Amino acid sequence: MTEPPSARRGRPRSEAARRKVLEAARELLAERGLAGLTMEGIAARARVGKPTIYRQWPNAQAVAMDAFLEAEDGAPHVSGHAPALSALRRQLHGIAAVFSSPAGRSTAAMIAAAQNDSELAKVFRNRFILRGRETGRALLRQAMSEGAVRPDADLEVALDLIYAPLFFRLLIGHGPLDRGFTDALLDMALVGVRAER
Amino acid sequence: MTEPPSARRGRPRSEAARRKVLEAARELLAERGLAGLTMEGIAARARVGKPTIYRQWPNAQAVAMDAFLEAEDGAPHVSGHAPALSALRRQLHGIAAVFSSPAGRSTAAMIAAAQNDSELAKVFRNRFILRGRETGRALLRQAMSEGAVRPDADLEVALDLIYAPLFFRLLIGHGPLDRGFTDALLDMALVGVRAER
Amino acid sequence: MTEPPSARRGRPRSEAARRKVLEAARELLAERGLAGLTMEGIAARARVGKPTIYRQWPNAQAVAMDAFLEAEDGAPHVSGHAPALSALRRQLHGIAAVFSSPAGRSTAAMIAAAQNDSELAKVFRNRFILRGRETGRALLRQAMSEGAVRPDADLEVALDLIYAPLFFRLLIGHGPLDRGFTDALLDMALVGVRAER
Amino acid sequence: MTEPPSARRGRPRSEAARRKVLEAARELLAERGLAGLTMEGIAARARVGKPTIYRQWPNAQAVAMDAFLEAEDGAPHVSGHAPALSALRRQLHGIAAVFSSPAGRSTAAMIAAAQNDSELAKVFRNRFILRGRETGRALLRQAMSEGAVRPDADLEVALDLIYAPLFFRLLIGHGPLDRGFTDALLDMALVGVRAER
DNA sequence: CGGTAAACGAGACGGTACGTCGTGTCTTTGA
DNA sequence: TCAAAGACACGACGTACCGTCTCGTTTACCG
Repeated sequence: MTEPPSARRGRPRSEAARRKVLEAARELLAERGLAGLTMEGIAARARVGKPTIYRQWPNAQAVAMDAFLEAEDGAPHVSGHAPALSALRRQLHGIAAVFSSPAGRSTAAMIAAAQNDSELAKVFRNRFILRGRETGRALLRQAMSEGAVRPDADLEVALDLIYAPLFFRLLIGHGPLDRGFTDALLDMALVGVRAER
Repeated sequence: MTEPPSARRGRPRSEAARRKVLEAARELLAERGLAGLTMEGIAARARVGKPTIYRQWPNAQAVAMDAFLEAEDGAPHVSGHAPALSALRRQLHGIAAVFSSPAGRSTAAMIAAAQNDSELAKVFRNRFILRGRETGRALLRQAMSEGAVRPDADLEVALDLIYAPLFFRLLIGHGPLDRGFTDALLDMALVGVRAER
Repeated sequence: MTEPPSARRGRPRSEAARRKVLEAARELLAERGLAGLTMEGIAARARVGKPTIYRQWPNAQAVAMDAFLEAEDGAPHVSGHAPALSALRRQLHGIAAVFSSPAGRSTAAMIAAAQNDSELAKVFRNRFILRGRETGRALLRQAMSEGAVRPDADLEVALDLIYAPLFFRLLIGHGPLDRGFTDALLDMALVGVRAER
Repeated sequence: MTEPPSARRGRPRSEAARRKVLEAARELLAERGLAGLTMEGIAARARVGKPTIYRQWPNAQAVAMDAFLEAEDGAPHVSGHAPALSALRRQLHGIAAVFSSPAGRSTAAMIAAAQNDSELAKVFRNRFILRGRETGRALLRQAMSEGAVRPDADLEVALDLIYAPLFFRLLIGHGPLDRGFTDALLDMALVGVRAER
């Protein structure tokens, strides 16, 4: 049983409050960025007391992370019955598009936030990165069974090879994050850099 | 002439103060991390007035960036007359080693700091990332002329393919950053993921 | 009604904090004088946050004024059933004694502070000067009814004639502020400077 | 001998700088009051280096005092061959007029400044108060010889009786400082408060 | 008349205090 | 009995001045 023995007494926690907080956090993140996000600001915007927020999140970045992940969960995921490599390419195009949009800044901000807080890092890794890698891993495995990927390839390394450059350009901003780059990246990951023998 | 005609007037800035500030920043960064780095802390540790710091840097993260880059400039660089691919492998091993050490946390912290400050991002990109890429680009070019790399390879994409996964693992921490990974990564980047025809 | 319908919400202001602040201010005033009184010093001594002080007072001099006035309110006041002129003389002796003691420096400091801040000036005038004048005015009125003071005398002018020289000597320090001066002053105020006809 | 044997060597102090500083101080005093007067502000306004000011004055209030006294010395003094009491009355009218003008605020500010600095107090007393009292004392002495003032009157007390109320009203602001008050004050000081026998 | 010592302007220095903001905790009233 | 409001102790922020210290540049005197 998860129910407390005496039912729960007093005023129950407001689900509405949780929603208001996350909504306010999303707005403030969009308006002022992660650095401009404060507990006071969230409380004021959400018309909620600060202790109500502290009861559920330890700090403003944790609220931001929740808001980010909740928005992310609602995003559409690739699926279908196309050849795996086509699906993979489409997925990469999607990621590049998101990373080039304002949402990309949020992703970068979350990665940045995770550098100072191991708990946040764990949550971000599990609910954002690993979830995405699972999709990618499934696609690669399917491509392998279709004979399009070498059967001895180490998928974990392959996943880094394919996805990391997108994150790298997002975070460093040293080059474009467009279709051209994405295609060139995938092609090169497939055939390798080495000269033909 | 863009030179001011009468040179600069007034008491010149103290090089000693600059050194004390950066030294203090380095110590505090090592002790407490970027989040625990404050202008007041730096000033107190360096025995320097706060305005002296603000005269040269706009905020604590900018001090940290300067301290980081100055330390980085002193680091040894790869060189030698070995075959280019061997040199590249050695360089990647070195990067992986640094990223696995406490210095790696600093690098991650700088990338995080750059996400909130475009000026910082520019400095970091130019003085850290691009400098490293230049080395890598030279190696790849040499490998190309040695016939070890396909002559039509897009070096910019190849650089991302090879370096990005190291940064990705540093920032996300989803897998090891050891010799095994580095070797597997370079090998896969060279031969590609695609199944043999 | 100008009353808010739901009284005031939130945590009420702490009376303990107010007391601690005024007590600390009094100590620091005694130790270092008005010029050495700072908001930071008060906050540290009172173990109170600076915003707690700023919530109630706009600056250190306002705190000092409150501390001064609160101490003053506790001081004994002249009273009794003696002839009014005797009571007046006793009151003047008391003032001269206070002005010659360290408390006199505080009074002078408050007058000085009031010169730069009209709000402070108003409070000081109403709660210190006018209160004292009321006592004096009552005494003079009583003396008038006793036939000891001319019935057509302008009491406001008479009050200045009698009290101002004490303040003047306090502030300028050009002469003693003792019983001899006080008596001579009152006598001369009573009989006037003019030669007999 | 305390005199240096070879007179003073090097570049002599600039009289122009002294004038510029005092002029700037006067302007800033008029614009922003004593509280808003800073060494930096004076230096900037006078186009003079800060050390040039510190070489001649210990702090901003000392500059202000010098500026005030220098302006005061230039003011016209009462004189003439009228009956002493008429001259005295005219002098009091003049003081009341000055005290009611912006220049009065400066006088009040100087008295305030003198409360925190005994050196300043001494200078102000000697060069402003005592000088004025000398004039008053001379007038009273003359009135005495004319038979208009009692020959046994203590002039020091009489001076306080007559002048102090003007300063008092200047500093406290509890009543008007006009001709009416001045006349009533002098009349009452002459005939006294006491009822006729 | 050429050195030289001191004052000059400018402005950076190590500091202190300012007044504000945000933190995370607490204590009220109101629902 | 929990939520909102908001005060609390704390501490960092970035700024303004303080009074002192170099700088390179005049400027008058003295040898």
